[in-house]
Amino acid sequence: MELYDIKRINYEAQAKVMKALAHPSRLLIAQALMDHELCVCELRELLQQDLSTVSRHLSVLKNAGLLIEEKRGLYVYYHLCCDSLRGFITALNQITGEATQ
Amino acid sequence: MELYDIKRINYEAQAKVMKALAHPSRLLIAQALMDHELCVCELRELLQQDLSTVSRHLSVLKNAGLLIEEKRGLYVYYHLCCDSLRGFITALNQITGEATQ
DNA sequence: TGTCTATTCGTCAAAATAGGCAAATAAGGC
DNA sequence: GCCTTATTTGCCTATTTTGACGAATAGACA
Repeated sequence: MELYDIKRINYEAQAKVMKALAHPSRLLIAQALMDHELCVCELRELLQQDLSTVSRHLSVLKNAGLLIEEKRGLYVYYHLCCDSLRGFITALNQITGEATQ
Repeated sequence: MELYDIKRINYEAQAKVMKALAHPSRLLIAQALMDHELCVCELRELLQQDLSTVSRHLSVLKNAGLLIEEKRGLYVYYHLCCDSLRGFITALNQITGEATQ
């Protein structure tokens, strides 16, 4: 496998992560989960959207490997996968402060 | 304007930036430009795609405020808008190292 | 002026995404 | 077992995105 292919695959993986976060609702979810875990119906309150829509957003984030889900009783709680995601969101906040005003 | 609305607008702006970068070709472009500026035809070599396609990708990044273009002679040179974009891409590299293996 | 070359734009078809409704699934309590 | 609540999934439609081709624009230079 050539270096070019390795890099290409790398960009596909990165794009997958970026795509997962490239939506206002999913950014809201990610930033809400920086503080503490939340269940689907709590996130529904925040997003003010149909439960099925919220659930779909969550599965997008989960499939990208960004969220962990944990079922306890009736509820499914979601939390961020890792600390580097926090660093990433912080970096995003910096960028949007500088680049888009 | 409520806090909710302010945050909402913020997430729209952030999503715009994320969306602009949420494509393998555009990530490749961004990371190539971390080292030095490049013109459209040089980027075409890298991406191995139609010139019009490359141009469109560049305009997406430019419209998101991430690239600066500078015309010199026949060529249009592109470079990253700011240093915080470098930090952002570095953070992305960390995430994809941890989250998607 | 005309003729290169580099780049962008108009248009189109194929593919992916978003969001809602209703039905299905899962777990708890009676 | 049944009933209630939380969540996911199937299906549908509307919108957006991608990428290519060809036409149009812009600058350099004879």
